[in-house]
Amino acid sequence: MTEKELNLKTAALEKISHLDYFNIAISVDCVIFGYENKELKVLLIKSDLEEFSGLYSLLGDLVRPDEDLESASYRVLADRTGMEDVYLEQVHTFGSIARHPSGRVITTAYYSLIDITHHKLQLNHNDLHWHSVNDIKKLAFDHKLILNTCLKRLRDQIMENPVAFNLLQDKFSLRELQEVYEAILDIKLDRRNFRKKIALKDWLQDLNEMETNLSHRPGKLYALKKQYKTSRVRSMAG
Amino acid sequence: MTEKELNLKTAALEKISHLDYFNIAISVDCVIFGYENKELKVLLIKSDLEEFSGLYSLLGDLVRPDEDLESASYRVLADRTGMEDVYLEQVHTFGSIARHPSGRVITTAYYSLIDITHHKLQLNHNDLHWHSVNDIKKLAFDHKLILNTCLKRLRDQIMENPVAFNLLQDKFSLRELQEVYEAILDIKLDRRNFRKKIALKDWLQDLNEMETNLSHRPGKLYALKKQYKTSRVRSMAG
DNA sequence: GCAAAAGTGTTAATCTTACACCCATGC
DNA sequence: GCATGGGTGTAAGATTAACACTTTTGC
Repeated sequence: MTEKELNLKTAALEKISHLDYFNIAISVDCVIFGYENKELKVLLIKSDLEEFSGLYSLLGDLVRPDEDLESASYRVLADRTGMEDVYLEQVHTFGSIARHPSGRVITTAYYSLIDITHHKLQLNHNDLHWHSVNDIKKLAFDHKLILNTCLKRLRDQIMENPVAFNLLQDKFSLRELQEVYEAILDIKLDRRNFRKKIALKDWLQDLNEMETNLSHRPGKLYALKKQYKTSRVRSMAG
Repeated sequence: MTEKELNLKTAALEKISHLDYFNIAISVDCVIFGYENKELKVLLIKSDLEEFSGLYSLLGDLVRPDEDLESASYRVLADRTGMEDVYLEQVHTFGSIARHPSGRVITTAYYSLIDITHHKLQLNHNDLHWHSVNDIKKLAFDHKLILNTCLKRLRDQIMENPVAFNLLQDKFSLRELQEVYEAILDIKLDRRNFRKKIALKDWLQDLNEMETNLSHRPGKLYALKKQYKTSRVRSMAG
């Protein structure tokens, strides 16, 4: 932009000078994490592009002109999982020129945590599947980079903010919670230290209920305190 | 996107179905921090839109179809400050529908730290000025929100990563460094504890030089170790 | 000698880590 | 009674926070 172009002008006039630039599309890509069999999973779909035939990709879609970024992400999530009230957080925007073979598409990555037992997704159709994060070698586009970036963010978050709970059902034992943390961080944790740390955070409500149907001593059940439950209205304007 | 649209198709075909969506523009906005007179400053320009007449805004520009997001940010920085090798980090992307009066513009915010004494910007022209961060009440667009978001990120970063040094000249005393930290965090720090903490990080090189031209006892001068100096090649593919 | 900031160490409090035993349940 | 995990405390080490005196320089 030259100095000349910086002079005062109306929004309408500016719009005209912008027209050249309206040939970049923007998408959102959602790294949807789930948890099952003591493993952190991510929801992937077979790429629908010939260029990436055989590869999986994250769930994403172009942002519509009349929706903001978060709405687009929630839409992708709702379309794919049938879930509405989910944890969603923006992580990073990826804008390399050649990242999409169809043209210039800049994508904003979000990560989401859902209770894998609650969604109503039609996994059998449309090649939608849960994949163990640790087993993922290659993805379409730059989606492996996006996944790694989101995984790092998730790991950075879980000790500070009560977000990992979104991967579990409403009622859970401390063992189950610890196993979620271990799956996310991909390390073993000390049971006593873990329980102390969680107790200090004061995130949990003791339900005065016990696990059932176990072949060992049942543990107490807890729930995340109401004030920490994810609600769809989140921090920053998109 | 319906299920039908999810069938395998070539990139070329997909491009056609995308055309509807190429009416969103993307911009970058740079929160350029500087430091002077023990205050954290940010570089602002008088808004060139009638809608925001009298208000200041961040420095930004639309992203060109042939440049990635980081290149666009570096371009904005170079155009405005004449500086090339600066610290720049992506923070967040803001995509509310009505955030820009000229149309749908999604913006990715970067923050940058520069040595205010080194840039060669023509402050007198084009209403470009340094403003004390603490004095900023209202900005054009959603730029106050963007500024706050970047300031928070900066505050979260400085104890973990050697970035605050970018605000200072190459040689500095520990007092100057502490004053930078105090300006960023907007709190007073304990001198002994601050020096201990910085010493532990092992970021600094003792230059065996002293301050000069002071009306009190001069302090030793230090420089950031070479391996921590900002180079333009940065982490993630933008 | 006075003003201004440099330089420096100890103690208490907090947090983190490592580690082991008895208990309740299902089989 | 045995296998499995539940539940719990303590001690050592590391980190953080609070705090004061002597030294060097310019004037």
